[in-house]
Amino acid sequence: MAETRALTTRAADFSAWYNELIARAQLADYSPVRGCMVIRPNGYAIWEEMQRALDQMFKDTGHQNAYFPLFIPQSFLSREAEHVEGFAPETAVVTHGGGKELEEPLVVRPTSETIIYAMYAKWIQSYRDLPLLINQWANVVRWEMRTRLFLRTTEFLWQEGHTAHATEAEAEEETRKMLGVYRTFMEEWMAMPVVTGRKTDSERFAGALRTYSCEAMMQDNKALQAGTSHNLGQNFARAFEVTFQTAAGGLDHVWNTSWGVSTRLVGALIMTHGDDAGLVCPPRLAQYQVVVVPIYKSDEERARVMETCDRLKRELSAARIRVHVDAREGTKPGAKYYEWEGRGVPLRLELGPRDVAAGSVMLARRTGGKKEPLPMEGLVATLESAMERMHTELLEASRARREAHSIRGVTKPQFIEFIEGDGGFAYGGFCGSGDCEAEIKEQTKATIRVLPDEEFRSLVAPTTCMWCGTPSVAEAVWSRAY
RNA sequence: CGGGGUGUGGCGCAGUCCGGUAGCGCGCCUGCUUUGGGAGCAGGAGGUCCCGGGUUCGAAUCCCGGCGCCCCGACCA
Repeated sequence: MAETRALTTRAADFSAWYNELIARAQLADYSPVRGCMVIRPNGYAIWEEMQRALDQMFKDTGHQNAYFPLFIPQSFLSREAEHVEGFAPETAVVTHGGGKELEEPLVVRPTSETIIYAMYAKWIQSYRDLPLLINQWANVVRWEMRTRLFLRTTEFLWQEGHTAHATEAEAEEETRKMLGVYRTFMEEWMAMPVVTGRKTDSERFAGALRTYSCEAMMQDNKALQAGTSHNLGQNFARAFEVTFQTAAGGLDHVWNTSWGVSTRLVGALIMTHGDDAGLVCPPRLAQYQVVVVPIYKSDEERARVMETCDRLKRELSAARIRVHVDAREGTKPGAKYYEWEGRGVPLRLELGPRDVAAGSVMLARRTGGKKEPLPMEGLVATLESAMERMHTELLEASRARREAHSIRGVTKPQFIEFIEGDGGFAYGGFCGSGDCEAEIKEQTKATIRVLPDEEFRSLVAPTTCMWCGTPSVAEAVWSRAY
C-alpha cells in the first residue's frame, strides 16, 4: 500500500514526479481546453505570495501598476517587423464579436508592448513626462504546441513592466536594475540561485535591442529561464511614434524597456526544491508556514489540546507567522503529516496531551533534521529562526547542486560528453557566430542560456570558441533547457 | 505536426483476445470503535464503459470513422 501512495521518484522519472506532485499537492489541474490549466487554491496561494513580494519591489523602485486591455488590433502587432515575426505564429485571433464579423481582427495579447506603446505615444510629450514607469499584472495567451503545467501553458499569468526613458543609458540602467530585482526575488524569496547574463541574438526577445535573463538549474540539470528583462531601444518608439521634446527643444524617440516573470516561477519552485515526498516550499512564499496537528484520544484530552492549539495560533498569528491548525476529526495525525509534507509546509508542530502537560511542542521541519521538542516559551523566535535557517539552507543546497553540475572551460569533446551525460551548465568560449550556435543546438540540443554577467564568469577567460576553435568573443553558458 | 501510449464511478485500474448488460483498490457518505507517522468494522452513494455509425436477439468487448488526454521529438516565459 505504501508504494502506491508514494510519488514516482525524481530519479526514476523526473517529469512523472513533477506531474504527480502537482496533482498530489493540488496546485493545478488540467482544464477542458487543451493546453490550459486551472490553478487551484494551493498553487494560486504561492503565486499570490510571489505577487505580493514582487509588487512591493516594483513599487519600491518607483513603478506604478496599470491595466491595458486583453485585445490588441491585429495591425498593431505588425508595426514592428521583428515583433510580428516573433509572435504572429502563436497568437489567438478573435474574428467575431456580437455575432458579427469584426472589421479588424483582434489579437489576444501574447505580450503588450504594442498596445502600451500606442498609449505612451499619447501620454508622453516632454522630457518632463519621463521616465514613465508602469507595470501590469495580466494574463497572456501564446498558442504553444506542447504544454506543461506551470512551465508552458497556452494562457498564463504574469507581470510585464513597460518603461520609457529619455536616454539609452537610462533605459539600459532600468533593464539591468529590474534584472537585479528578479535575481533578488529569486534568491531571497524563492531560495533559488540564478545565473544572470545577456541572451544571444537567437534567443533575444522579438523587437528588443538586448535581452537579459535569469537562468536557474532544475534538479534534472536542465536550465529554466525564470525571468527576462529587455532593452527595447527605440524600436517600438519608432513604430508607434513615441516622441518627446528634449530639454534642448529638440524632438526624440523615447527609449523603452520591458521585463516580466510569470506563473512559470511556480514550476521553477517545484523543480528546484521539491523532493520525493512532495513539494518543499521556501518559508517566505508558503501559504502556511506552520501547521499545527493536534493529537488526542478522549474528548477531555481533545478539549485541552485544542485550547492550547488555539492559543498557539493566536500567538503565532500575532507575530505574523502564517499558521494553520489542522483540526479535522477522523483523520489520524500520521495521515495529516504526510499530507502537509506533500504540500510543502515548512514547519509542523505536533501537539498532544504529553506536550501540553510538559509545556512543550514537537517541531518537525520539512527538510533537514529530526523532530525535536521545543518549549512553548520563546516559540515564535525559535520558529522564525528555523525558517530563516531553512531558507538559507535551501538556497545554499541549490547553489551547491548547481555548481556540482557545472563545468568550466570545456573543450568540444568534454562538452558533448557532459551534455549527453547528466547535463548541467557548461561554460566555454563562444565565437559569436549564429551558425556555430545553431550547429551546436542541432547536434546536442543545448542552447546558450546566457553570456554570463561578470560575477558568474570563469576565473580564466576562454580565448577560443569551444566548438569551432576560432577566437572567442565571450564566455557562454550552454545547457539543455525547458 | 511526426512517433509512442491511453480513454471503463472522483482517482488508479481489471474486464476487451473468446459478445450475455460492469467489477476491484483507493477516495467519498453514515454509524460505532479509534487517533504520538498513511486506522478498523458495518452499512451506503456514485458509471451515457470518450463520441458517432455499423454487425448482432444482445456490444465496454467485434468492424468503420471521429475526438480527447498523456509521454517523447521540432518552437517557446
